[in-house]
Amino acid sequence: MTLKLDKVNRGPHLSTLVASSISREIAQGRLKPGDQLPTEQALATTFGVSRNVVREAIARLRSEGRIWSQQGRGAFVADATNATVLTIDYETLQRADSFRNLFELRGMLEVQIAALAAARRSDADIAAMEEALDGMRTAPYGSVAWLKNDLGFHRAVAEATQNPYMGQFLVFVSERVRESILAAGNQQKSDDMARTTLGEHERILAAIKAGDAKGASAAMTRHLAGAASRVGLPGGEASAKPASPARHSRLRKAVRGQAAG
Amino acid sequence: MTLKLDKVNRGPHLSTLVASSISREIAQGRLKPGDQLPTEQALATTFGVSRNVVREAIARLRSEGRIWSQQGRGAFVADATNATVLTIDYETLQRADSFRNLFELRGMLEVQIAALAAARRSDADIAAMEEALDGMRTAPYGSVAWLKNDLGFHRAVAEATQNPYMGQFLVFVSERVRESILAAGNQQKSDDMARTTLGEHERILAAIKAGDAKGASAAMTRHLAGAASRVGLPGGEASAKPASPARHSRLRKAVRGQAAG
DNA sequence: TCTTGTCGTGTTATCATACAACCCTGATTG
DNA sequence: CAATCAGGGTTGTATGATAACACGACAAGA
Repeated sequence: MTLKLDKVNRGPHLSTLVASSISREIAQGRLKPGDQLPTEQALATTFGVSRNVVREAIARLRSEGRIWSQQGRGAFVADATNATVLTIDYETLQRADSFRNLFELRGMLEVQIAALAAARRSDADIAAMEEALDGMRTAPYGSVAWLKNDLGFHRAVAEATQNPYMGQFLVFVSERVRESILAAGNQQKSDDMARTTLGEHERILAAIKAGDAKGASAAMTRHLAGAASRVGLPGGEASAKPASPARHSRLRKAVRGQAAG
Repeated sequence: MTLKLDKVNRGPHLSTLVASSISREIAQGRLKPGDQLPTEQALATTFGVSRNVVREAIARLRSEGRIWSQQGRGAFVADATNATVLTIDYETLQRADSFRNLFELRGMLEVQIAALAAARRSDADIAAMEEALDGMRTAPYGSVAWLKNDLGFHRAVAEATQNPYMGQFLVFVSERVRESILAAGNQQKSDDMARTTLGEHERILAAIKAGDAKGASAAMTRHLAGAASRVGLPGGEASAKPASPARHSRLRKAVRGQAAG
């Protein structure tokens, strides 16, 4: 088996390059689950690095659950389902369709979370949301402080579900969405957007405060539709239930604007 | 002389122990974002291991986005939002409330995914679901083959959304739920459960096949309620919209049964 | 023939040391 | 005062050695 392993070009860390190279071999199917990797020594020579670097790369892949190794035997490719971490590599983040898909996933989470939050929120949760909203009011639209408080609001909503995983997942997805927006580059802001966005948040908060689950998810749906249009996505589809079965209608190039919250 | 055994508990890999030890320091706030870690040499001596092991641990934490390092300066704790991977450590998985919360998150995803799948499924998606269902029919309830096809069915539904992240997230959460069930240990099966579960799946498939988004999510809700009761959880709350604002009603001990699909 | 024990080889796990690349600081020097 | 340079400290990488473990080969014994 001659794995197509190129010599690594100098970059941030050699171990990172080696790890992603092996990872690519696995992702592209040249290394299937159960296969044994070349020995550390062999990998070291083929990559042109020291065995130490190879070991750091393998330690990383092992922590991700992609491979497992045993002393005296070797390293083997693990089953895909054994992945103990959920990761989205930076390369795919830069594709326009992955942005759209991430945004859709985020919307799905947010709408449901809003409904749960309305049913379970405590007074402390309400206070956290109001604090974040205040922070957004004083910060200029699109600034770091604004984005921070925006994320903080949504996190507070997620934490109001009393289910810690909700916040964990939502923040993770939201951060990927934000990175994806940054990767797309260009942005355009206006004071109008700030007012609109703030109003959307206020309606969400009001519904949650009132314990109105249905209203909260509706307000969140509106907010996400607005956010989608502000970043150049067709709004309706970002909601949980698409009106039309627009099959395979992905790959829109338009990703404009920065503040997507 | 084996005096090193006192410094670190023997485990799978020293680097793993060091990594989780540092990770715990960060999680418990003794190391805050921006703080500088001790030097590799210092960590090596305090842990009683070689610098090489420390480097493997740091390589792992760096890949997870928990810390960042620069040559000539040192290693620093990164912001929590910079985490590039989503991970749920095994310890918290074993707690009963985390199981309940994970199940709720999974339910939220499944119900929405079913609706999307009904709107977007292709013929190939339908074929994949039917194949998985066939596999469940021939395998004994709760067996490895049964669980594999069960997961395969839900994965097929997720892939029918034409959004790869849906499947990625769902499989991740489902695997954690399964691990959590296994951690709880005891299980009880019956042919009755097999028939019931199969019927629930068939109704989901029928709704998706018909393009009935509302029916699909309803069928999935019923399925999840059934699965919840089969593993000893109160069924209704696992659905997306809890009937009552049962605040802080977590920490149920009853986690019985294995096949939760 | 079958079992069992031993040994040798290959591999990973760990250790130890050395050097290169780089950052930071402070003294030197123009 | 500013620029430069030397030095120490830290991470990044290379190299060699040793320990722990897996596995097959092979011979001795029943």
